[in-house]
Amino acid sequence: MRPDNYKLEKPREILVIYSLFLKGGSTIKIRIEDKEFEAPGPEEALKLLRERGAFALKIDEKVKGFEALKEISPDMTAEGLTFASKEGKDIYRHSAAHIMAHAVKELFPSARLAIGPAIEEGFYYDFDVEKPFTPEDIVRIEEKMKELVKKNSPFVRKVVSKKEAADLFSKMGENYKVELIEAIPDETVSLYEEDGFVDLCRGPHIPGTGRLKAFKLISIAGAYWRGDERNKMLQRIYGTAFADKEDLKKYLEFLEEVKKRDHRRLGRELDLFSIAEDVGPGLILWHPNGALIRKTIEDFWRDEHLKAGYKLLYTPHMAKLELWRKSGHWDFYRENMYSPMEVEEVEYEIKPMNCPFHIAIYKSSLKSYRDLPLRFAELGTVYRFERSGVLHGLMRVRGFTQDDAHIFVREDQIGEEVQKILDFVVFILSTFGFADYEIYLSTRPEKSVGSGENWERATAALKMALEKNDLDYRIDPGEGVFYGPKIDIKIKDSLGRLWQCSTIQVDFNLPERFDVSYRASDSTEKRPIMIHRALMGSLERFFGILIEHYAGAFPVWLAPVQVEVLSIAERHSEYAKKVADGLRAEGVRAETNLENEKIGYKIRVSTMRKVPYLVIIGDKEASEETLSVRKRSGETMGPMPISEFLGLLKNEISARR
RNA sequence: GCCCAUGUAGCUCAGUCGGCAGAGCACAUCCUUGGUAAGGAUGAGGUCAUCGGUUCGAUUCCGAUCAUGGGCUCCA
Repeated sequence: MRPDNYKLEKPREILVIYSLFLKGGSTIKIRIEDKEFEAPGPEEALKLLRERGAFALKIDEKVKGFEALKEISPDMTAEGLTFASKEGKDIYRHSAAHIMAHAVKELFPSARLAIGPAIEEGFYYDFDVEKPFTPEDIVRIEEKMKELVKKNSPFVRKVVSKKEAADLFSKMGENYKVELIEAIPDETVSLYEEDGFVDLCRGPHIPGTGRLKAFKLISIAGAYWRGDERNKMLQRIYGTAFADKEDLKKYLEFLEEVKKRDHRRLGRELDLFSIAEDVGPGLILWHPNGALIRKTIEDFWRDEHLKAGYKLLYTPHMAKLELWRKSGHWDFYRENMYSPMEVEEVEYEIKPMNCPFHIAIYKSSLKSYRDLPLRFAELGTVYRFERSGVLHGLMRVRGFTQDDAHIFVREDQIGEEVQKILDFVVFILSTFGFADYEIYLSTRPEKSVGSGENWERATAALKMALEKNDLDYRIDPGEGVFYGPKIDIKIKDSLGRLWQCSTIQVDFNLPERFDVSYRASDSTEKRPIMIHRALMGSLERFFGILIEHYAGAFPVWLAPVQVEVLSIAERHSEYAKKVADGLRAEGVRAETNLENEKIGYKIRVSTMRKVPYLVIIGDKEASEETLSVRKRSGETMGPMPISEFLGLLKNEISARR
């Protein structure tokens, strides 16, 4: 229990402290959101910081609270942190987490505190409580937080010895805090107190609780202490905080939009796919509409691969377990593989990867250096065991189709080949409207195979390829796969969310394990290097991303129904059918709705199915042999001859719009 | 796998403090032949996720199982 009487030393009048430390006459230089200011004294500096919405400082690349104003000497510039900066956001939200913890302690005195950091979109705090929180509790906690904010109590920092802190927290029964303190390498730790609530914290914090202008508690979830499933499950409350109510509102609207676009919901509404309990979790059933979109994507993918010099393959869904032993997957990957099955006393395994099959095809005949680079590509369906709790619609499944390719190259060809792949990736992804990328180059991890020299050369080749293609990238040190360095590409969808789909991996390992070789120009036998690469990653997942990216409104080239012909009355059925047949004969995916319903109703139904073009057929059109077009956006296009509409459609389809 | 929540018609959801189960949409039939986002009537549709327990009686209470959802890698 928290001792009620424990309080840190009360703040003396803040300004008095500052003026003690600042000699009269010197000015304080402050930068706030790229603007430079000079204040004649600390009072003015503080006033300026407040006015400009700053609530913390950055001095010498270190974030600090306002109390650090006293450390400033005239030759230094302090940066006033506002919500606009990443550091500012983190401080602000971290303070919100503390205020939440305070509220929880008030309402649930026996709750023990774990950690409460700021995260990308908000903050959370983990609590050890006897009973999990209910949604009603969350409302109460939020109300209590509002009270605490209203009090506007100052956050006061105090530095104490580890021992003192440990004693304090063990007296309070805060065993998690004691554990945290023990793990801190420094001699001293800092505590923050506001309105009688003390927490261990590196800080800094906003000056007072009143600075928290807009926040909302979002959800409750279980989370293991220190993220380790062997530890106790704690209760986590997620929340978010913004500089003002307007931004919070926008964020909550964004969450609504995300919900509206949820591919599981749209998948059902548009009849694209389903997951059936009696078939099995994580296994996708593609309905006709979804299958048609997939077919269109696959056709595009195959055509472009052939143009880019790839050879297409098909390989089986299972193979002898021995193959996976040889490839190393059985050793490295077993927990994600299904149990083997016995066939005529030989163990077989359903495939988690396509690579060994491609190697088998490579090895089916002798290869010359003239054959390289040899590009094998396959839409290969693989099965991987995913723990039940992590399955999620199309995004995380147990059976999926990789747009996989394995390219066998000579070492000196890596750079050029990777450049080509990068070009290809950008081409394919931009076709789906993904124009922004984040690219990561992952280098050698601790546990890895291959010589240091190989790694260096391959990493340098990847780097060179990125630079030659003029792509910005970041280095992810030590995040490569054990068998080679890789490039990962994340795409940004129409809501600005990042998804990793493409990956390009250099592999020194498999060619070695399978003794893959080619005959070099000097007639010696050499080992090629393999490049694994996927553009869309998993077709299932990519499809899920596309659904959310387009909000279900697929562009014409992908839309399962491109045109729906709607008749006004039954006497127009004949002509409507003729129009639809004519469009279909030209390869357009056209359907009719000749139902005995009013046109307004038919338009509504088709609009909700997100059909890109509606063709309206009535007396006028039937007599003049024309058609009226209504776009998905609601825009109408006056009567035009079929040929004109067809031309317009075909243009759009061939431009993949 | 773990924590919590949820599971009622094809979909979205109401409901029963334990006594034969409801709405809207979708579907079928009929009326209406209607010009740019919902015309009207009638009807069909459910082992209330599954299995077990308590009870005279369970969709409802209890337990287990399965599935779905939010999280479990953001480190004071």
